[in-house]
Amino acid sequence: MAQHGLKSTRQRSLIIDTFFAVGGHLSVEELWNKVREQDTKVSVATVYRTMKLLNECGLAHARNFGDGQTRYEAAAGREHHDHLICTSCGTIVEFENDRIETLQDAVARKHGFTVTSHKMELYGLCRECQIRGGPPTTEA
Amino acid sequence: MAQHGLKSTRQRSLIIDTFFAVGGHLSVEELWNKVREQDTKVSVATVYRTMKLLNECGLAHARNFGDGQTRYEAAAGREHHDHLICTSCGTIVEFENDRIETLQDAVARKHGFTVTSHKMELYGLCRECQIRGGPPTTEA
DNA sequence: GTCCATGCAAACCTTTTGCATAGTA
DNA sequence: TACTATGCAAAAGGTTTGCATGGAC
Repeated sequence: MAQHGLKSTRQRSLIIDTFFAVGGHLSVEELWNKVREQDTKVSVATVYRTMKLLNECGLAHARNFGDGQTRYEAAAGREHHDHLICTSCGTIVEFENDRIETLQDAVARKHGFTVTSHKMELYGLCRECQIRGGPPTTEA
Repeated sequence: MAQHGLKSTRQRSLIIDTFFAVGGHLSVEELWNKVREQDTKVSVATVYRTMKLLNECGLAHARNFGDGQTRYEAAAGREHHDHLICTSCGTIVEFENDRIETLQDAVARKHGFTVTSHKMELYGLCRECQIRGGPPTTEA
């Protein structure tokens, strides 16, 4: 896991390892909290800086699900995919669909665009929230 | 254009009229600048508050194209649509495609989701930027 | 030893909010 | 009059940055 050309420091390694170990779609604050379980002294600035680097070298993707903070997800060796987001409990499900991608390209071409990337998010209720009629209760 | 049940004030009318007159995908600051051409004294806070109201009563939609600020677009009587965004010159083209929407619903269903809304943005180069190899020059 | 990364705190930017004042119905 | 909207300026929330110090090679 050292194929990224970043200079290695204790904090960076910790941040990067934690990021890939935890997985999912982490906000900087969430990641920072995880990191501090191992080393209380790491500053948020370093987490921001490290994730920005990881994003720039393509190992992480920055996402914006509209809650006002940037979330990062691991990118290495993964297919492109999009997201289903439950507006009740926050669950995020990844999916990919080639037919949609094909149609997107066609639409773009029709408008004279060459698409380099895209973002598609479907918001709604996940199965559980439809059944229980709301987000999971914290008690019980 | 007074069918929205908002109390009418000089500032609100000006903001709302300007918003619909200018059209497009306006950031609060852009809208504020336009508004101040008519009335220098209007505060940003009022623009923020008005646009939030317009959004809540469904007359405007808040969008987030990743440049760190919320943009609003007129919603009244318009079909749902998605966006093509030129990463070079910032041009935004709207489009709609029923086949994609249908596939989105199918994907969601497969994952047990009921979709209430979605967001799809295609990023790339518009025809002009492909031709000229970059954003329009400011001179000439 | 050189140069880059880190920590800290201040700065930034967009958006929100408290409060006294002004305006609307 | 009663109640809401406005302006201002301060506060908030997320993110970035300047600078002196510490660590990697």
